[in-house]
Amino acid sequence: MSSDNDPALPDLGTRPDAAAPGANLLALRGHNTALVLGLLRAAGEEGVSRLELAGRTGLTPQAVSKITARLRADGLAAEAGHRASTGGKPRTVLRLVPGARHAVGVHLDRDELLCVLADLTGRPAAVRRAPLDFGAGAGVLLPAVAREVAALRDAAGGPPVLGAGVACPGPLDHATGVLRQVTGAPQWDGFPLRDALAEALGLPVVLDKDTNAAALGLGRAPVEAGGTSFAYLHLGTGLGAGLVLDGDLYRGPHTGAGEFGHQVVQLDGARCDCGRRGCVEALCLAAVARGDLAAAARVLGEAAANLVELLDVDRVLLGGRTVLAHPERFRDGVARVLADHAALRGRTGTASGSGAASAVPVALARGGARTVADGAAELVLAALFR
Amino acid sequence: MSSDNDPALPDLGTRPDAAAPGANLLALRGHNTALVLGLLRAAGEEGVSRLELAGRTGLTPQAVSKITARLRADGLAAEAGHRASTGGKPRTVLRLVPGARHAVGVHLDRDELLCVLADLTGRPAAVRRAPLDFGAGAGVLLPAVAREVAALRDAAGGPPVLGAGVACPGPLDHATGVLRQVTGAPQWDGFPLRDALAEALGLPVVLDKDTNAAALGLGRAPVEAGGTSFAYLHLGTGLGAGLVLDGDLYRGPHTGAGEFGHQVVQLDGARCDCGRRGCVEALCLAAVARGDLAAAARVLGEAAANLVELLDVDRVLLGGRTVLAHPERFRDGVARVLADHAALRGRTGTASGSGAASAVPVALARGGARTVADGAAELVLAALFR
DNA sequence: CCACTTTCGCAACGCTGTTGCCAAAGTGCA
DNA sequence: TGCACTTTGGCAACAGCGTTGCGAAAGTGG
Repeated sequence: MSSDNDPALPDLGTRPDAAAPGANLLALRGHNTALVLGLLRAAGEEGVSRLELAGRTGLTPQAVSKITARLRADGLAAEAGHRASTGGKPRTVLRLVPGARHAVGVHLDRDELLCVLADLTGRPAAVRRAPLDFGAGAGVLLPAVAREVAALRDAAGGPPVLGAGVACPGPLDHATGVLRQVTGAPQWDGFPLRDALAEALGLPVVLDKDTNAAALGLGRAPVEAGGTSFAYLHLGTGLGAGLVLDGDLYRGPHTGAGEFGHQVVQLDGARCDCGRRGCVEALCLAAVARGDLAAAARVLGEAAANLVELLDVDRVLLGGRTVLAHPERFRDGVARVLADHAALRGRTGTASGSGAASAVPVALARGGARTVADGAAELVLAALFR
Repeated sequence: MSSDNDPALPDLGTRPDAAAPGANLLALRGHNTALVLGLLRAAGEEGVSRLELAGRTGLTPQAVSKITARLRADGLAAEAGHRASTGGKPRTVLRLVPGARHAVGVHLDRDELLCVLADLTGRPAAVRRAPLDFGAGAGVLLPAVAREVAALRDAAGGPPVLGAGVACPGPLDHATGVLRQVTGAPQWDGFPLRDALAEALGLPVVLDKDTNAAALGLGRAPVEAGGTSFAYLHLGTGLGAGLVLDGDLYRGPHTGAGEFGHQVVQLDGARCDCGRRGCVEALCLAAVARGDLAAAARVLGEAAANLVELLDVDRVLLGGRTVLAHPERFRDGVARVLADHAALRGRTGTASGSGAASAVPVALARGGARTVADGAAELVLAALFR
């Protein structure tokens, strides 16, 4: 049984990484186990029966029985009652045991440190918030994070912690966990934050951009229907995007994807801090600064329409402090632009050929100010599920 | 041995599709076989040894021996000499047998039908070109394609044909193979072109947008380094893009990705045929029409810069008739804009931390007028490799 | 009470990649 | 020339994966 090794990490087998794309039997088992776990999570409180799992995975019922037996032995899944009979033996309902493991999510914002301890469903079991001067450097930041995370773990106790997901602004390299030239904080350039935090916390750490973490967290439960595509637009002191394409977070080769703020939408427009002219971020924030929310939302909407056209995403989610200050104004303003574009396009026709011209829906990201921290925990949890 | 069944299709096992993501042993074998085939193709004339294959896949040498033995039995691979010894028994070099199978690539352009018969490396073994009025409808098109493909197969004879990849303009649904409202040819709306062609040709058919096919063909041999991301920009009578992200063609949930022409880069700019204002396509083609190639290239470059920022692509490739009329002008003009943007960005720092500000390279798509047809064949071949 | 349906686990099985071992085919030094 | 050594790569046995065949358990319906 897999629990013989390390109780913290269910034995999911060696997952093939980019360097070794060959798949062996352990990778096979890991794939199917993660798949079943993902379906269990997607099922939520309701649960799923073994036969439903078999139907959705394409595996035989017997294979599902073996896999779920392992998961139950590891404490990750449990039986939870029965469905009504359909003429024979009633199906046994299986459910994820949310509290079987925990994951830490850390949101390093420019002026605040927000930490959550999430269960396997991503729901926070505990939250801590502390002021932080991100520009003060590693000497201040590392102990602060270690202190907060320790406090979280003390408070919640119990289940093993899988690791910590850390989300922070600015350019960085997800693969190596090294920061690049963060705007307004040059001393971080080249700092190996992931490894430093891993040592400080004594946990595996995954580092990513705040927008990516948020998008990953918002993209949970797309297991059905073969994955969806959406964009999360984050408007705070800057403007960025997180892209989930075909159900997977798209980071780009150098973790540079989602630099949405400096899309030029006004050739030869007003000069932006970045040196270019007519960037969305500059136009949008200028409109906000002069109190013209309608104009700000319209500019954001036009840029969002470009993104929707280019990437064929299914929906657009909005978040970030500036948006959260006037959530409905932004949502409705962006939605109007997208609706106008869809109308111009005429009957686009969805994949199933419904034929109706339907605009891409716009919604506010759930989680509010905690969107990024929740997503950071998901950086760790995502490795378990598929 | 797998050749017992159908000699045309090497038995690669059931590949898990979106509907049944569970993986069994056949899927495992298929994955590894395709992986090895992909490396063999990437190695080209030079070939690869079994141990090199083992190193790159992460499989054991013994597993590679078993896999390559199957491939040799199917005629897909062959031994081809030896490397110099490094102190022991010299390595045996394995090579793909390009002529073992063929694939048809069909490019349905608005006024022309271009068909290629490609070998396993994607090189065309035969080419046929015929005039075509795409607007004339299925009654004209289907027999024309059938005739050309039959002539191609007669001329080349020999190896089994895996299938036909078909690339055509305008919106369509790759998953179902149905056309949507093609601009200027309303009678095609809703026509199941894939299935109709499959029946007419007696071959499996894969249907996709011309830009997607081109991008897929241009993205061959990214097997090393875990896949790359690039964009193919096609400027003809319209403007479109094909996106290869993380080594895979990105189509979007409804095959709508890559609608690059109607990116708005000039808010409240000149009205475009699509109803919006300030679309790249309108601005760019207007500049071409008045003979101002510099302005056209600059507008295209600005839009390309937006795309590079948003998707972090590694390179940009240009193609299409309008570009091919003045290839260097466009290439250099677009490259200049990207270089300017990169310079403004300062030292972006590549993933390996070289620290130098390096612009994303711009190049002309190879293949010239045949780029799309070659890519169409790749729609079929891609299923064999990984 | 019995026939039937449906769920689900045990045991045997086929196939995968892996391991242990050995022959083949070179190099390099005495 | 001969011997020790290194490296390649196939054969055979093996562990572990999902699959198949079958039977027990647990319901429904007449």
